[in-house]
Amino acid sequence: MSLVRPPSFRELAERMGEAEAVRYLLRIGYGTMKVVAESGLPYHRVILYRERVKSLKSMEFSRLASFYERLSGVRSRKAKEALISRFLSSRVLPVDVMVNLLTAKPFKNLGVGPGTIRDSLALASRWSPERVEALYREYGEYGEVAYLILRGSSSPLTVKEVYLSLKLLPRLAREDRVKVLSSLLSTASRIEGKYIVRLALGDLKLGFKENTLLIAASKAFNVDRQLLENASAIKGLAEACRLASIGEYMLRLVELKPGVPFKPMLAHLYREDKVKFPVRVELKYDGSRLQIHKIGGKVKLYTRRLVEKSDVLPEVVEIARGFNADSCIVDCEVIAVDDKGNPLPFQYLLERTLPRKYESERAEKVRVTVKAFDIVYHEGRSLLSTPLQERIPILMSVVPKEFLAEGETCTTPGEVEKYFKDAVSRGYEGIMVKALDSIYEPGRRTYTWLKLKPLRDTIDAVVVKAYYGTGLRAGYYSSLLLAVRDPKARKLYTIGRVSNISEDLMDRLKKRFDQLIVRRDRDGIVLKPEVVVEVTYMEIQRSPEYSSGYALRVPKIVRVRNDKTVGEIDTLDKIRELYMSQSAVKS
DNA sequence: GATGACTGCCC
DNA sequence: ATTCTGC
DNA sequence: GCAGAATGGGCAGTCATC
Repeated sequence: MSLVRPPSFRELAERMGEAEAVRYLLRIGYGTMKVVAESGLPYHRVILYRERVKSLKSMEFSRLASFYERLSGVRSRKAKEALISRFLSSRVLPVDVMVNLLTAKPFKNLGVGPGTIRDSLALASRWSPERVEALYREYGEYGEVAYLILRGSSSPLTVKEVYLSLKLLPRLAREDRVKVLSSLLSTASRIEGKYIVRLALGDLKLGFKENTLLIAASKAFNVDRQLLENASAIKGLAEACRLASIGEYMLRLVELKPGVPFKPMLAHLYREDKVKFPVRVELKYDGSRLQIHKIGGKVKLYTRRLVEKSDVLPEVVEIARGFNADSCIVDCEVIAVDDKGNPLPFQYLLERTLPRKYESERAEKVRVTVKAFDIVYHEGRSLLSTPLQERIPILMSVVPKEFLAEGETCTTPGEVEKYFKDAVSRGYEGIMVKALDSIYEPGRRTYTWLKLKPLRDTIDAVVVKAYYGTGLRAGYYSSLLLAVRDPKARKLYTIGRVSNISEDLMDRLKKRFDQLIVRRDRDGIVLKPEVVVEVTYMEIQRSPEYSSGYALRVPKIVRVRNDKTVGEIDTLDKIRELYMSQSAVKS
């Protein structure tokens, strides 16, 4: 046996290429970290090679990053459209990849959030996580933080390298996610780092979203916008754009098909001047949107965000099996009910619709049923362009009555008003008002569907804390913690936070807050309880999060009560009463 | 084994 | 989910 | 009026840590 100096990584890489050299070392028993040390390659690249990625050659990531910079630099949407359109026409990358790189959509479920980014930036910059987080609070956005604290390297990253590294993250343990991200960030220039962070968080902050991209693509490929929009709702934007780049005829071939989820149509808030009679009015149920697809004996269920729920809601699958059609797509609301079939509060429903797997115990505790209100596909035929008045009879012939949303036709404002009052008095969330001649437009929010909700009671509460905002509102207050009083205990109890406060109002409030600061902590200022606001809400929920034991669902400020003092705000007892009166109506 | 941070997804 | 804001 | 940005409550599930 002779002692031979083992070949260096350089020698190996020259002989068999970087990827093979890495895999060779792994094969002969080197650990990942040892390969990193031996090869001098960044961690993420070793991981990619380990995962059998052959080549990382593609466009330089720095070019993409400067394109992002140009996009975020121009203000007007028209200008953004033009830039995007030119980018798409250039075909420097496959069209669907370009679209994905502009929406960041494929990077939305990486298991990466602010916490992971904070730790990755800390590791890459050798700052402490606390200091990184402090910068985040100051600047409001982690992309900017990356730009500030990364030292910047000039070793060339490719688009493919970044893309694949990010897509790899969900399969790694959290610790390794941080290592891969930090490796990318250490290899990147500061500008690149900014966009790697934003891609990983699934939000590029370029000042445009899917709709602008869609318009740009329709120009770039010279296709009809409606056609592209339709195809996008069914196939997703990236695929629709790829088809558009082949030719408009490809878009015409895209049709609704049971088993393939599409983005549901949405409603605007009710506005009197938007009502076009005759209308169909329906009860609005407080549940979750659910799309039921039936293809022979097979049933598929999808949520509003197209998450498949077929395995989690077997009762609904059973209900769909009973539909009087071989193939259909039915749009409905899934709601939680007690054992007598009476609606339960929304909170209970979450225990059934959020889990990813079925558990019979939960199913027994919270039962569900559906209320169907539309049908968009029936026995091999798409009903998208069939008017609502013709869809309703088909729906009624397919779905048994107990699973149909209650509704009727109205021809005058008076009838709508009456229907609404009745629905509210029966404890429903409100009503839907839909133009009878409206077609079903997937993925769009249109004024042909309107939702009308009652004004709820209001509560006078006191502001006990103001929280710092993020993004554009970094360094300013953005939401307020509210409390009610208990006269017996002479104490205040928190009931939730409100946001959506206009700059104007916040400016005025800030002047008063500045006089009332008790102390500052990391996420805001604690206040002497003096400022009284009147808030409304959609519902009062039980909550372990707030000291009152209750929380407001969808709270909003009605007005500031300068005429009231803390001693005059509403009491915990009143909250309890309001809560009880809600549940009484429901059961 | 309990607890808490973090993420994703319902509204 | 809602609300505010710039275009 | 549209599109975008920023914000609310709450539950499940995963993973790290105590």
